[in-house]
Amino acid sequence: MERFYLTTAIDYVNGHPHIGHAYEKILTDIIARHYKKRCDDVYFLTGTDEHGIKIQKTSASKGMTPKELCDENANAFKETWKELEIDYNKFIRTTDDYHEDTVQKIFKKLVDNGDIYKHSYEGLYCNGCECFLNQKDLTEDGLCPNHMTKPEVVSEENYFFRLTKYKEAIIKHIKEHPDFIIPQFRANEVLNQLENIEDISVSRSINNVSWGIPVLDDDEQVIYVWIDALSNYITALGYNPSGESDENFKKYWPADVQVIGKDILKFHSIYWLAILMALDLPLPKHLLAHGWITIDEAKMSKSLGNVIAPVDILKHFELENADALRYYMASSAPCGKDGNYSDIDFKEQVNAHLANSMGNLLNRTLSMLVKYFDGEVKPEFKTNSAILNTAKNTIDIVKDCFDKFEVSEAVNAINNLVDTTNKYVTDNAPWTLAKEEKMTECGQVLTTVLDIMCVIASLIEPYCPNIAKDMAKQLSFDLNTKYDNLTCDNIKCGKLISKEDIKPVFLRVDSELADKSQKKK
RNA sequence: CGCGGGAUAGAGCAGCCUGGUAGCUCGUCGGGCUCAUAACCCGGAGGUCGUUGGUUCAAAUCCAGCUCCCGCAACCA
Repeated sequence: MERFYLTTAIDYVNGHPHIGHAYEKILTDIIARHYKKRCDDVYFLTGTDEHGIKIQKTSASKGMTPKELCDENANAFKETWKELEIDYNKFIRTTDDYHEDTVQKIFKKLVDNGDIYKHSYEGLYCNGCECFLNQKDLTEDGLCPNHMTKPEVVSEENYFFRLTKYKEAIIKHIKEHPDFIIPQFRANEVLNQLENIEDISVSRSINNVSWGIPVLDDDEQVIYVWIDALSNYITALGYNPSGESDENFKKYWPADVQVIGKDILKFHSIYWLAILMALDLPLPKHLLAHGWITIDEAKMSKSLGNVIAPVDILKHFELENADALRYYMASSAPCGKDGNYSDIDFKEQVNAHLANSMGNLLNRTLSMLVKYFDGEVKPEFKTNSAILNTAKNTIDIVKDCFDKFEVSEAVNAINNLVDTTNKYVTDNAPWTLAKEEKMTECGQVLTTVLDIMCVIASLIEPYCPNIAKDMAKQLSFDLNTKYDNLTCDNIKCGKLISKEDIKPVFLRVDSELADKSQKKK
């Protein structure tokens, strides 16, 4: 595997980032960090979607220009991703000049190819909503439910994209590539939706929507979201529809995986594929449709007032970094299913796994090494204990999970290794061996555990980069080791650590120790 | 009859495709250990697997009906 390109959906900047936005970025960042340990060249794209009537209206109501609102909110997204250590390569904004320019060219190319045509249609238009309404949206009396006014019959001319032309090709592609849509059960949903598709409107009258990319050679129309937003995945790489594309595009497209929410699967599996087919470009290898994060089992919504910003969770638990939140988000929902967030569950999960099991395992082992051997690993301590095979197998299991983008399933495999290793320590009781003066055996047990801890640090790194770094430091282990080169022979002989350098890598949330460490600051 | 997902111990989930005495994590209770971050290890309690019926020697698992939750369809990540 030479290169790996992955993208998130771009977020609509009508508001500030919340935990749902964060979930997708964390998931994608973990996949990116995992693959950085498997290939040399990973490119991770994220960004913001900034055009459209909602931005236009929101900014107007705040007395700002649309661009000012976009700048403010795009910044809020960027700052949150920084807090969460989302290590993207590029952040695209659909208001970026190069993007707008390329989108216009893409649109023109599709017009020239005959994939986009002009078509007028009649609809019920509500002046209050400033948009067309469907018959079934109306009240029994035929009024707009928001404004209680009668919508006018308005005839508008828009550009339409020939989606129906690609229907059969899309069906064929989905059926022939069962791992294209992940999780697989969603593929049926898409195949059903495909039955009823029609050509889609891809422009808006500039009288209704002014905040958008103008159609070239037509000052009456602006480009609507489909072509504007979806094409970010290729414009960011320097795709050029009418000439030579940039090196990045040639190198990275098609994407290995595009991570999206289940709500926009239809647009990516149908509209986006059709656009790519129309441009005669290769298709992404996988679409990963993740589920929602609910809050205390309820859907997050503004009306319920339960929208949580990721940064607030870090503040609430006085966490120094996002490791615990990243871990929790990534492990709480199985691949593609909905996950839930609750404060209590968060605390229990990270305490149990990151502090009690994993962190404490490293801590107890290093403490014994210092206590019994002054922190020195002697050559005769290195062995081929059977448990090392379990660790080696775990590396393969985790890789298999990531091949299927099963991010939470991979966590289970890592936790199993931690549990097995904790049990190994208890079963072999190095403290008893020390008392019986079986010092070589004692050192062998400890060294075996430390060798495994290096594997654990490496495997947990995509989820918890800071914890992994602290672990690696205390183990003198090189975290940049690629998974293909990762063995169970990691600890070097000689003095490994002194007592004062042993530090807990993750303190229990709400514990007395965590309180003390906070007060020190 | 619009489409799809789901209903399994206090919580979250796996198992269902390829029927064979119900499993994992967390919590809880009891015991052990003492190296460690009140941690770790062992054991227990707790489920008529949503409901009704069918197929079968045998159903959480296959089939049919029903109930309830959720999502999409309709600019909420």
